[in-house]
Amino acid sequence: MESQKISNVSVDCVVFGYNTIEKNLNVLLIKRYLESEVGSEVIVDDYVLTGYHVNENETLDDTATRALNELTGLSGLYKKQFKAFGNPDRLLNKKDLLWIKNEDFSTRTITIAYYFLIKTEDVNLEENKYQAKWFPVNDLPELGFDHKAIILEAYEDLKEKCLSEPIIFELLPHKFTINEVQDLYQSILGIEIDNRNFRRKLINKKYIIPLDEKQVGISKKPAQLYMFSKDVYEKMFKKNYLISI
Amino acid sequence: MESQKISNVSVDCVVFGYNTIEKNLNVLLIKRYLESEVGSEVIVDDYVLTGYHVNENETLDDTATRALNELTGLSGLYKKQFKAFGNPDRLLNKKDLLWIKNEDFSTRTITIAYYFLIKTEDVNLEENKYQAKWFPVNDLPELGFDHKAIILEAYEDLKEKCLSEPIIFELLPHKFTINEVQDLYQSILGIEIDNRNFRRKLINKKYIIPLDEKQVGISKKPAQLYMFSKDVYEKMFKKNYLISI
DNA sequence: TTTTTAAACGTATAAAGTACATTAAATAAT
DNA sequence: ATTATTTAATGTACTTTATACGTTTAAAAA
Repeated sequence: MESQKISNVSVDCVVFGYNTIEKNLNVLLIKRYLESEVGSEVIVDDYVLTGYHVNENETLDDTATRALNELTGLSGLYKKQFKAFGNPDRLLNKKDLLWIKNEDFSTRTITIAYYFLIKTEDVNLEENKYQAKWFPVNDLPELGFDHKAIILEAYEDLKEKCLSEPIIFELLPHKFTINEVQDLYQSILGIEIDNRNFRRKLINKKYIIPLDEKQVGISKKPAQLYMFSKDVYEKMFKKNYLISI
Repeated sequence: MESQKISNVSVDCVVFGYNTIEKNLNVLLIKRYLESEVGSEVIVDDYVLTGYHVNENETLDDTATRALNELTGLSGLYKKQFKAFGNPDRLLNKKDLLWIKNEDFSTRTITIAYYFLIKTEDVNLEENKYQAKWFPVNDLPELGFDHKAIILEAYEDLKEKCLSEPIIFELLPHKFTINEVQDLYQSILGIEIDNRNFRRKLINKKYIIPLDEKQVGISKKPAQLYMFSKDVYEKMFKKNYLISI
């Protein structure tokens, strides 16, 4: 049983992926390509976020989960609904109008935007049917619709969020080194952090658990591996009401 | 020229109002009342948030602004879009279905929720055409649709937000005392704050400006009045990247 | 002038943040 | 086997911010 889609409400997904090797934060985008029927002129050649129109019988969260699963095959990932975009002109660029002609949805579509956090190594893009590709968040390609603005707002929200909640670990492998966490914070926030202070701060957290393991296959001094215990984190979590204005 | 409304996308507004006299945080709600045509049985008798369906040519922000202006006559207030609600069953309670029968909008409406911050003293509710009324956020009446959940999420967001941004002053008169600010924080957060520490903290902020004025018409020692300078605040604002996980 | 009420204030201690340079451990190269 | 290279790991002094806590002061009312 195929569910009817709501033609003017969609969900768009900003998929953030961190590459531990290259130490950079990326966004997963899909290819948009269109040639004119005569003359084979290239009309549209850019990238967009993945997204779907919401089905009649579906929650917004479900639509987001479905979109991500279609794109990556993954599920159970961290996701956050961060903003709705609904300007009347958000799909009215010339290029977008040409693109939409081939699709069946309203030019007055309101989209609910989510972001997801994953490790680039967890998704296999070979033979991806959408020609999905990772792009560094600080070096995005040409984007369709208002998707550039959506990505930038997602990124701002992520920067905020990672300062107050331990979502950073969603972007790292299960076992990580302290320096990897530091590199990740530095990538996301675009700042330099003092290693000694950062290290001490992290190691003192009870939910950062040292393992009986070190890095392997590394040609320098291998670093100690740690894991994040969500369990411990949640047990010891106490809301603090520190006013910092 | 009347603009066409989008029948399945609305904006709902959680209007927070602080009453400096009673020292409590309130939500502005409008009356919903319906009798059966025969027998005059009361079918619906509760409260809901104010909201409108989005017009074809209108941004979401504009819809919110319009809704608030219709309700209170005010404009230029602090507002924040905080979440979209779109569960398929969000308008399907028995009562709500009866209500909707009289209106022309879809039972599968996605709503973009905003909250506003105002001072209760700034809005005159006498002869309000929607029979709008203030209710303490901790003592809400029976609510229609999913509006209880919307209010609670707005409140959570407000609690967060007031810890990191100086939005608290949107809820206070232009001239205020330090104790009024403290009372407001205590109301919103539901905590007790040490007056001496709080006072020192606030007075040391450059953007909390002491006036050459004291309270008048008070039968006890009148307190020093202060104002908040958004200008100074923004000039001295420097993002801090303190990681508190 | 005394009483009542709320405003205003200061100090000592603890916790957290910041700045900064050297040693230790591992592999690779000779 | 020794040395060189590279990255991981560590400690201390100082500054800033948070926390705990009781008394004095100013004004109007009685």
